[in-house]
Amino acid sequence: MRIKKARQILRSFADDTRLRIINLLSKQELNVTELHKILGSSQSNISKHLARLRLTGVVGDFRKGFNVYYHIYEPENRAHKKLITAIIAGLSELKIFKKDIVKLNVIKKLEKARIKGKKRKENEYV
Amino acid sequence: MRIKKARQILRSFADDTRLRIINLLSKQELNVTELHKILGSSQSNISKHLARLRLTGVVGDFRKGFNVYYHIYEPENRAHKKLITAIIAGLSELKIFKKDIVKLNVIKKLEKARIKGKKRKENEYV
DNA sequence: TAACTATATGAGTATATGTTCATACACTAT
DNA sequence: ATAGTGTATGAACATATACTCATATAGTTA
Repeated sequence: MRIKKARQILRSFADDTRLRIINLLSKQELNVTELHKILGSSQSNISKHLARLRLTGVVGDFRKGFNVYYHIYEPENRAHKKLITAIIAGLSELKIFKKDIVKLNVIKKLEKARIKGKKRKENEYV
Repeated sequence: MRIKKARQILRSFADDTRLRIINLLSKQELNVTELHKILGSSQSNISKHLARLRLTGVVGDFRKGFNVYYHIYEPENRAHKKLITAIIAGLSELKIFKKDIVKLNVIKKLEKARIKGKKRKENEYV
């Protein structure tokens, strides 16, 4: 591995917002709006952090309907993967992470409720 | 662990010069001049990077005669130690690291030769 | 004490970074 | 096609960073 790549990866992790994004994505894939709601920061800001993580190869993305979903990317390069995995493993027990996971669950529940409501509404027309 | 501390530790690693310092110190303790000679950067710059690593708790230092020696510090906090150890483990196979180790050995040999020469010179007065 | 060696630090500069605001772009649904 | 939803990006700003040069400080040796 080149030192430049190692530095880029480490820099990717060296920010509160990105650390929290990485933690959340290590649990499950999420779209920009969900991350925006959980983290409280502006949509613009979240999007830029995601772009940076994507360019570094830490996360990948794909579109699903309206939304762009992000997930932790598995690098082909063995050394890159090793470094990323090692850092994530070393980051356990961050207190704020637990709070974010709680928020994540709240958001997901609200989404489910919203979808159910929509379906009921749609059914009214049947 | 607090996210601030995690960020500080990760930032400490997110720089080429500091990465190389950490790699060298993970092999053996070294003083400022030795690091300065191996890495080629200015003494002032090396000293500042070491100060930063010291403040973050990644390295420790002690004086021995003329010199201040630095070494990888073992943090008391288990989570801190886990993170630092994980990153160092993940950083294996960095190409430039091997070159630095070669330089390290050269410097150490030159030091030994210099000391021998000094002793011989001193003996001439006997 | 004075000269010397090793290390640390302040000033100054160029560059990078994180953030917000506004707006452009991509896609969907009516 | 047009309105609406979700995402990305450019401009602007404040702050942080890495570096060099010069100088101060700490400790050693003659």
